[in-house]
Amino acid sequence: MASAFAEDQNFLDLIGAEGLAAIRAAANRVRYQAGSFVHHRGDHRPGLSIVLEGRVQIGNLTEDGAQLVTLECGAGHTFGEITSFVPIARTHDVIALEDTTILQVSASALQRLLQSEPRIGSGLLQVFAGRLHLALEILEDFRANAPTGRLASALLRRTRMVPEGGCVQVTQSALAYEIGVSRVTLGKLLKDFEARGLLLRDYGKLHILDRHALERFRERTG
Amino acid sequence: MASAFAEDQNFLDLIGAEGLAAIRAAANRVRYQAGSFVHHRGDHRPGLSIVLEGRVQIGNLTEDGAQLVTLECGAGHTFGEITSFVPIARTHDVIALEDTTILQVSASALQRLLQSEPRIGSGLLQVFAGRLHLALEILEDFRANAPTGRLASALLRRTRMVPEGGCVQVTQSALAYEIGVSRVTLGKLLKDFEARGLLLRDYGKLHILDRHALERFRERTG
DNA sequence: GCATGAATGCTAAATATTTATCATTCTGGG
DNA sequence: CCCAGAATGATAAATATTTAGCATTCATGC
Repeated sequence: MASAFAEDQNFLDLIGAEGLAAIRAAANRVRYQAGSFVHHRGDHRPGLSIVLEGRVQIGNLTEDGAQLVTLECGAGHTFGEITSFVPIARTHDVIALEDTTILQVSASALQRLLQSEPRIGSGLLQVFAGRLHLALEILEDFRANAPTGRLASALLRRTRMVPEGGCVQVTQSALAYEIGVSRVTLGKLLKDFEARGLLLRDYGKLHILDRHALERFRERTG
Repeated sequence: MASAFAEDQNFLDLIGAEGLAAIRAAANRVRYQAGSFVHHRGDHRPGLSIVLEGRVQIGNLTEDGAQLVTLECGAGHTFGEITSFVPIARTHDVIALEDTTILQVSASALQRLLQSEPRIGSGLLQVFAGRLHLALEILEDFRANAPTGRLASALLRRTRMVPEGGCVQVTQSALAYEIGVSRVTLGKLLKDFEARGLLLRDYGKLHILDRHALERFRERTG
């Protein structure tokens, strides 16, 4: 359910029942078992995918086999939109994390849908706008902030998405990749944050204790 | 004219004469003198802006007065789209670099236009898709590449946009900010690239000599 | 309930990067 | 044509980060 794109609008909520009905009529409904590939990097079959049930992971493998996860998408969210509008191959592998049901809309079917059902274009514009805004925010972090500030930003983004009591589920390796540092550096930063009472380290997760203080670290690199 | 967004679709080309006519009818045409502000960071007047003539710079000032330019937009390009779809304040200052004419479309006017003239929504989707693709590509650079690789990427992006004979107009300060390193580090990287025959350093610009070799640096961090 | 792979915590040496300066070169405006 | 501001080239010292290990803890499947 957790999506790395915080202000990500939930596409299915945006288009309403009518929109969904129109899409169902034009899309293929496909089931994927946990662990199977939905897309492979380099594929040339443009189209929009919508998660109906389950969860997928969008990312790539390094040549030494490590997973670099860019994003996770849960029910109602979309992925692959970009390939429907820009002539490029798939840039990421997409893997089902659970048994997952997906609506696959080909680029050509999407073009027809955009004309017949205006809510779909409108919903996609909102999805794009939210994602672009988030991507630019993160880019700004990389350009202007030191690792400390980037970590604070990343933690705040993740707590924003998972409002439940400040527990962020993420491994240190994944978080290190997210902010562009090594695991060792991330470990030092987390230790320092813990010493300041901002969070508690735990196995496979972090307990955020003081969001307000994190905000301060984000602004001016600490 | 140079846009930091390479595969940026030119919005006016995408919507055609009819689309432009519809927008003109719903928009305010405003002239800005070179150096004047089109938007201020923090403004709350959502809307889409389209450059008809001239050029604007999108960026922010640091507290010590340095310009951090994120993007430049020339004729036919849009900016501020995001604020029309996500309820946020302006995140950047926008300054006219030359005498510039801009069509300002308020968020509400844009909503009406999207319903009456389908080409506009379609064009915006393409603009969003292109920008999101580019933003994600750059983000990937920051996460997975060392400064050397990021520099190669940035140079290739810039040569892609300005195909004229491999001369990239950019100051070292701006390029350093773009790839997230200090000017000193950028200087060292450029010196090294020059020693390898990839480029020539010049005042306010770089002459790219070997794009193919740059490609290799981009892939696996050199 | 145990074995095993995953995740974490830590360290030291090797690299890389930033900060702070300063001199020099270049360009455009007056 | 000259001057002032901008841009570049360079250096050393101070920091930060990565790489490469290794030991320990945790969680899950069998």
